[in-house]
Amino acid sequence: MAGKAKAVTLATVAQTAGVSLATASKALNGKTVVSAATRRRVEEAARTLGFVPNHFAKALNSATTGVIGLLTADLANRFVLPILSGVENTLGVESTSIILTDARRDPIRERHQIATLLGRKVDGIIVVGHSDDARPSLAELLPVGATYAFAPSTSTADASYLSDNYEGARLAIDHLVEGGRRSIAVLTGDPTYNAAKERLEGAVRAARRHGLEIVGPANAYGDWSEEWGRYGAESLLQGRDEFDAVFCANDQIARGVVDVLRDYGREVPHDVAVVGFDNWELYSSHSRPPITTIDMNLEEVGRLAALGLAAAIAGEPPSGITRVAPRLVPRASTAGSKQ
Amino acid sequence: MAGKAKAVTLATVAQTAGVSLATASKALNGKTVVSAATRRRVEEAARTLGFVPNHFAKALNSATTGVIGLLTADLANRFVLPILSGVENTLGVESTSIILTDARRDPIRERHQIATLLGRKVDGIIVVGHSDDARPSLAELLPVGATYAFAPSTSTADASYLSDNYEGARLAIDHLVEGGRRSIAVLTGDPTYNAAKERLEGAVRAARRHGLEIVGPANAYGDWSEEWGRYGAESLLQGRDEFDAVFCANDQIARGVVDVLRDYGREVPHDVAVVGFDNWELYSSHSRPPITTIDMNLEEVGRLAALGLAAAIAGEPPSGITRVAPRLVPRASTAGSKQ
DNA sequence: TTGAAAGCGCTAACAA
DNA sequence: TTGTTAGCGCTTTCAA
Repeated sequence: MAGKAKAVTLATVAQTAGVSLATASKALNGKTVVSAATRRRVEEAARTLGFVPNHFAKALNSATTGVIGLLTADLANRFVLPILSGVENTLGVESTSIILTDARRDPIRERHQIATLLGRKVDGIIVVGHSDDARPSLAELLPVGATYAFAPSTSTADASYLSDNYEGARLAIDHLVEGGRRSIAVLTGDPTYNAAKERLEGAVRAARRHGLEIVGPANAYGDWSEEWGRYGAESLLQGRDEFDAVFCANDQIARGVVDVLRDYGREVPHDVAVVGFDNWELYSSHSRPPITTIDMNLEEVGRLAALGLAAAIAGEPPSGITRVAPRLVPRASTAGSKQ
Repeated sequence: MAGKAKAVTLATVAQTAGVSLATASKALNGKTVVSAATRRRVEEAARTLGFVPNHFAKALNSATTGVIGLLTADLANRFVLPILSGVENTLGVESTSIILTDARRDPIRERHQIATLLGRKVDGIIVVGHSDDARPSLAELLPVGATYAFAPSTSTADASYLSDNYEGARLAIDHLVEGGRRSIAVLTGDPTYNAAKERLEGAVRAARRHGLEIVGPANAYGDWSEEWGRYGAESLLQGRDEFDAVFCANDQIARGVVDVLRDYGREVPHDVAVVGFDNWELYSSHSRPPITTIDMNLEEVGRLAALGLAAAIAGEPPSGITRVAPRLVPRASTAGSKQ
C-alpha cells in the first residue's frame, strides 16, 4: 500500500492556473463561456497536477451521480455474465460506474440491496433476471429509472429487454430446412420455463411455414439436462417416426442427443442434423461433432438495457418489451446439405 | 418511473426529533455521547420519515467512502464469477458497495479504469485475474490498498489469494489411491499456464508419497480441451502401460477421457477411474458417468481477498500469497473400491 | 449531554 | 468572460 496521495483539489488547479475556482470548474466541464486560452491553461494545470475530480463533491450538487445499480437475481447464473459484460461495455467507463449486487434469488435480500443502491443515489437500476420468465415490477419501489434485462417486468410500462426465443427457434428450423431436412423432431426443456415453451412453439410455427409438422412425440418437454437429451434421443430412435434432424432447446440437451446418436451408429450430420440453443461455447463446440446452436446475443440485451436506462435517466424513459434477435452459429452438426 | 422522491435529510430528522443537526448525526452514528432517550427519539424520527443517509455527503467528510473497486481482467471468464460472488457476499451489503470494472485483458483499459476507481475514491481495490498466472503489481499506481485474487501479484509485498493446485492434485491422487488404484496416468493442460504445471507436479509428488510413479507418457501436456482429453486417452490406450486411473487437469479433459474410454469399452470407474479439476458443475456432473473433480473453492478465494482488503483499509495490510485449499467432489467416475 | 458553526470539494446562480 | 458567493448533506471540533 503506497502512501496516501494528498488529493489535489480544484482550488489548487485554479490557483496554479491563476483563475478563480468557478472558472476552473467551468473550464474543466466544457462550459462554453470560458475563453480558449483560459481553458487551455486550466487543463494544463490540471494535467500537470494530476487532478482527479472528487465525484462525491460533484454528486453532491448535481442532479445525477454517474452511478447506476446492477441488481442481479443470481450472479452465479451463466446467462447473467454476458449481460453484465454488455452493460459494462456500453456505459462509458469514465462517466458511469456500476455498483454490483447479487440478490441470490432472495426477495428479502433484493429489498435490502435496493435500499442500499438508493442510498448510494444511483441514477437508475438495471434489473437482471436469471431466466426469461417475467418478474414483478419494481417501479413502485423506485424513485429512479429502471430497465429489465433477461427477465422482463410484468408491467408493460417498464422497459424490458430479452432474447427472442421464437426467432431463435425459427432460425434453427429454417437452417435445418435449408439443409434439406424434412423430418424434424424437437426436444425442449423444463415446461415451467417460458423459454422451453417459446422455443418449442417457435419451432412448430416455423416448420408449418415450410409446410412441415414436427415429428416425434407430442410431449417434447423434459428438463435442461444432457440426461434428458439422451433419454429423448433414445425415445426418438425407438419411436415409429423417421427423423433426419433434432432441434434441442439448449446445448446440453443437444449434447445428449449427439452422444446417443453416436452410440447408435447414426452419423451426425449425415443421418441426423442437430441444433442446440444458448451457444455455450466451451461446451457445444467441443463435442463430436461440434454442435450448431443459437446464440441469444445476451451482450446485446445488456447493451440495450444500458442504453434504455441512459435514456430514462435523460428523461425519456422507454417502455415495453424489446426482443433481441438471436443468431445462428453454424457448426459441424448441421454441415452440408442433405441430398 | 415513479416520481422523484424528495430526499429526507438529516436536518428534517433532527427537527422532528426536536434536537440539533449535530446531535442527530451523533445519535445515528452510534456515538456514545448521546443519551439513550435522545437516541431513541432520533432513531424513531429517522424510521418514520424513511431517512436514508446521503453517502456522498458522508463520504465528503470521512476518510473512507464505503466503496471498493473490483478490477476484473476478464469478466467473461467463468472462473471470475465465483470470485465475484465470494467478494459480494463477504462485504456487508449495507456498509460496502462494489464498483465493477472489466479490463477485457487490455492494459490500457485497465489504466483508465484504475483512474476512474480512484476518482470514485474507492477505499481499496480487489484485482481479479483470469488465470492463476502472476500479474504485475499495481502497488506503485495505487494510493489505496489492494488485494489480488486468482492471479497473484508478482510482488510478495502485496496480498494475493489463489487456489492451491498442488493440494488439489494431492486430493485427487490420494482419493484414487484410497480407491485401490496403483497405475495412475495424468493428462494436464496447456503448458503455458501455471495451473497445468502445478497440477501435474502436485500429482507426481503425491504419487511418490504413496511409493508410486505416474504411468504413461512423460509429456502429459496438451491444452484445456475435450479434444486433448480424447486424444490423450487414445494415446494411453494404445501405449504400452497399463493404467487403472487418469487424473485430468480440468473437467473438459476428463470428459474427453471418459467419452473415449466408453467408446473403447473400458468401464468407468470399474476398469479405469477418472478425476477432473475445476468442478464445472453443469458440465462434469452430467457425463456418463458423472465425473469426480476438484473444486478450487473460488468463492473462498473471493472471500479472503475481500477480508484482506478490509484489513488493509483498516490499516493492517496483509501480504504474501495465500493458497486456498480446494476440495474433492466425489462422483461416479471414482465410485467404489477397486479389487 | 447538547448545539453552533466551520468546513469537505464542487457547481451554479448572480454580479462584475 | 471571469469572479464572488451561497449552498449540496453531512461530520466534527469546540463551546455551552
